[in-house]
Amino acid sequence: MDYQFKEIEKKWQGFWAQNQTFKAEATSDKPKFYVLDMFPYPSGAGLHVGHPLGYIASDIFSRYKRLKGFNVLHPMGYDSFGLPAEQYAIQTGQHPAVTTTANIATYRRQLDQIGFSFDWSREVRTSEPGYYKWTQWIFMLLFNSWYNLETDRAEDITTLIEKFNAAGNADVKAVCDEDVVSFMPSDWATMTPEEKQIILLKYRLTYLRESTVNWCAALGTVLANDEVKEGYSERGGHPVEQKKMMQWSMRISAYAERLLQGLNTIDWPEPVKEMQRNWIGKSVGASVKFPIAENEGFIEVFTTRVDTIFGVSFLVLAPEHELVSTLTTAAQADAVNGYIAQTKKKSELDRMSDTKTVSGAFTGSYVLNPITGEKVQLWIADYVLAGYGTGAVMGVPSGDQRDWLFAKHFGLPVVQILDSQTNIAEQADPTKEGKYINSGFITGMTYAEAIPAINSWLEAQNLGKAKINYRMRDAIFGRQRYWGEPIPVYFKDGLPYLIKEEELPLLLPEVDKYLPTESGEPPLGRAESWSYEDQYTYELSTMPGWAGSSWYWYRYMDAMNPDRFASEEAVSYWKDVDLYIGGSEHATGHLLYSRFWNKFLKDMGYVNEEEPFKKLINQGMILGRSNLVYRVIEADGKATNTLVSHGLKNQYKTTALHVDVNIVDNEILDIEKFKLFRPEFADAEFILENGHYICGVEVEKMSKSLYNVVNPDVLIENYGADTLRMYEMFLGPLEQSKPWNTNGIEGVFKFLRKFWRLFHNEAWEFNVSDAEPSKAELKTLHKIIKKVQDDIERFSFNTSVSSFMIAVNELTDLKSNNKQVLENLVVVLASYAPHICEELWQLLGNPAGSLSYAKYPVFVPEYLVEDEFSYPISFNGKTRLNLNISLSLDIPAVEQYVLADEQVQKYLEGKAPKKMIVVKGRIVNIVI
RNA sequence: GCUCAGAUGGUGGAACUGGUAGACACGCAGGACUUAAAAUCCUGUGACCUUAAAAGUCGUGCGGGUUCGAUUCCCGCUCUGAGUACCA
Repeated sequence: MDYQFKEIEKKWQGFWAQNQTFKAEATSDKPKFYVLDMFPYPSGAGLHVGHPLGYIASDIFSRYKRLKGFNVLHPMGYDSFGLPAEQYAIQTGQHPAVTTTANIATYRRQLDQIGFSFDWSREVRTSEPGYYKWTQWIFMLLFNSWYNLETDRAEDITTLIEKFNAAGNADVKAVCDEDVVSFMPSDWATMTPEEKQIILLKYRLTYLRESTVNWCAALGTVLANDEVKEGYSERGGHPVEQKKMMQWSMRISAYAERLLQGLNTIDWPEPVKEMQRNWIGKSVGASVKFPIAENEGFIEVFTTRVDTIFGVSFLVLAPEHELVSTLTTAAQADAVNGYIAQTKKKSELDRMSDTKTVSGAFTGSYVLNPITGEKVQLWIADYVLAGYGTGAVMGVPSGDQRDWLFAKHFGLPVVQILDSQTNIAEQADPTKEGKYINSGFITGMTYAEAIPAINSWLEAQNLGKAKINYRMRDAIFGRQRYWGEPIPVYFKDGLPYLIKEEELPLLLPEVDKYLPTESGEPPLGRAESWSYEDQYTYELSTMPGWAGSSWYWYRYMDAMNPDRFASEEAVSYWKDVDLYIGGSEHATGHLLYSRFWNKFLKDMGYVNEEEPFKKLINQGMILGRSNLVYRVIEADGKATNTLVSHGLKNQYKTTALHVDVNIVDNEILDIEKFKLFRPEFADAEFILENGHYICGVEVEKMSKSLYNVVNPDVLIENYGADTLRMYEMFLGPLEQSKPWNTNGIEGVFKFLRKFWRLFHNEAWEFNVSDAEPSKAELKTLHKIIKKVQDDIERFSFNTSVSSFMIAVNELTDLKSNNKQVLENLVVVLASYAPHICEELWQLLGNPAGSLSYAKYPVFVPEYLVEDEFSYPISFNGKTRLNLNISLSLDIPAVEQYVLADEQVQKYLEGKAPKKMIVVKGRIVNIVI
């Protein structure tokens, strides 16, 4: 029979489902291997051709690892809480759970027909109570924990209470809020439970904090920075304002150093690691207190160049700094208030684009240089950010270009501090070279000497100390939305308390509408008779999108467990994810939060690995490839009913229109289908070239509105899943972004037919030979065995596809139908094109389905050994001819053989070669 | 501005450790089969020059360098894409 992909694929997909072929074993003598895909948000649009790219790669890898004898865990699930379902619910009144379930069904159908080897018995959905029970449980664990800097790990809150009982909080080294006041054990003993709770909240790893958020009144929710565009919400275009709100936060900053150090232990793409390093933003420096001249107070400054403190000629506060109002003198009040007002008016965008203009205002107050006692002016300026460091900066114009510009603009002094600084009249020189001048007790020292000298001096005077600063802020953990995990907290007298563990999961209540209440409370405020013990109000915000995805890889290990997020046995068997594939857009969000929760769970003894994802691969984005037609415009700007082919469009004035890529083949427009697609052009005139209408091409993102979405269902219908899988890989390196172009898919389809034909005779009857394989056949086979295993292990899937084509071409040329060779080839190809291989495997006489757990053939190098090599002979690096020379000849013998050749003599033109390079089995180069 | 990634035929791409640049595939051209078309098969296909054939010159974004030999290593530049945004 000819290659009937539809029947074959249906048959084997049914077989795998029925026999649970890909169910991972809970325990096994085999080594474990955990292959994970970033699970999708099930959107209403379904999958387009770009989504499965990473899944195909991970599936090939999983199938390959099974053939290599591993117990493979390869699960899939859905990140099913999210804003789009909620938006849709607001518009239609349909419960998000209903639309989500329907969307998941579509995803499942689409995934199934691609032939993935997922273990569906472990499927997770973050919006199911059985799953989010454990997300809530982790939240409770965080609430009941604090970060002990002495042990450098999170601990149960009871160990903190013990410390308070024994010695108060003075000696406690913990990550906590900045405003904790110190107390004695006797104070602690006399506190009310409420007072104790207030203090403990300042230490808990999840805590309430007043934060400035992007509040969108129309949506009734808080938006992330990237959901806000120029002061309006990206979705809907509603105005967004800055608002202070009490919000749940996660003390991720406690883990900053460990998150940074851990990057050195994992095999991730360097750009992702770099992004995380920037996000964490560690800077080593010192914190310095500048006494205020007018009162007893201090202004604290963070600096990475404490060695330049003798060059300080002014101090700058952020306009939002809390001391600005008290330190502004009456004479300067107008200037300062005017400047603050002006800063507020500037949009985020203005402040960003306008980095060259120098602006600021003098407060009228002075501070004292803590070392020299010199009086320097105190300014405010918007180049200092309230949110970073202490919101105050010491101005050293000779060493910092921004300070230099500021000083020049406002006529403040520029003091040279290093003898190696040059040209400071023109610009700042940030050098660390040379010796200090004009610098008090560090004059004459080098940079390396000065830093510790100043730090110890400051510390002795209690005016500062060495400090490490991180840019990373604690993560806000509440959203004013409906479709997310409820936070398992209730309020009593304004203080938050956890519900009891046995009361989990706290179910998402039903509401009449998915909108905020009239009083501006989140949608959960609409739930009727929803209170804790019928009297206390629950927390009304829900968890953010990243909550459910920050631990889901553990749930897959033991997805059905009702008593624990995953059993201890499962966690210690599967350990961590060996290979994680997903998009780089999650570089600083999901991947950072997941590492944080993983480290926390390890501290608390629930998991065993410090890092969750050993190896990470980012698949590139598949871009859309749009097709355009060109409508002729008359001189007066009126659109005509004439369309001109791409090659002739420069002879006319035209506008481009997007046309559905599915009615274009190799840029040739199907005019009849086009007339149906755009009925207004039913009578249009087409100006053709060579009898065809040729469309223009543009690469942009894949989107319905650009008519460039290619649906995998259509390709599977026409060519089958095996062709789709191989073609997606054939497109290019996995990690590279590339436009989708269906044009080449025929080549892959032809390859599979050609492969099928190797097993069949002219009449399409199955026909293989039991003969001993020839040397040539074995060579082809072992070449591909080696090539594919090398390629898969370095994630170079595209090159394997070419090699398969070469192998099948070679066997076709050899007219080979050797059973032994073909059976091995089936196993090698099985990870890429599993359906056709299962079918052929069975036709070869093997038990149905046993291919998935067959043995990957062993590569035997001897079959590739050649006794001759066709040496390229080059002269001065230019190849002129090839000579077949025995590989048994040693280098001098090769030289002799080459020089004796008639053609070589011709190129030498009688001259003696100056030099001869012979690389055995590679090349001969003659220098003349 | 800074950081990172990339640039190879008409197109997607290959060349893994410095060793025959353009594998494989698409497209295109020509041919076979066919009443015809589709499908299939065969041949050719980087550019230039020349040709009956052969040979030759150039060629991996641009300019230099190292080397017997560079798509590959080094220096400088251009362009494209991604991330980031006054970080003290």
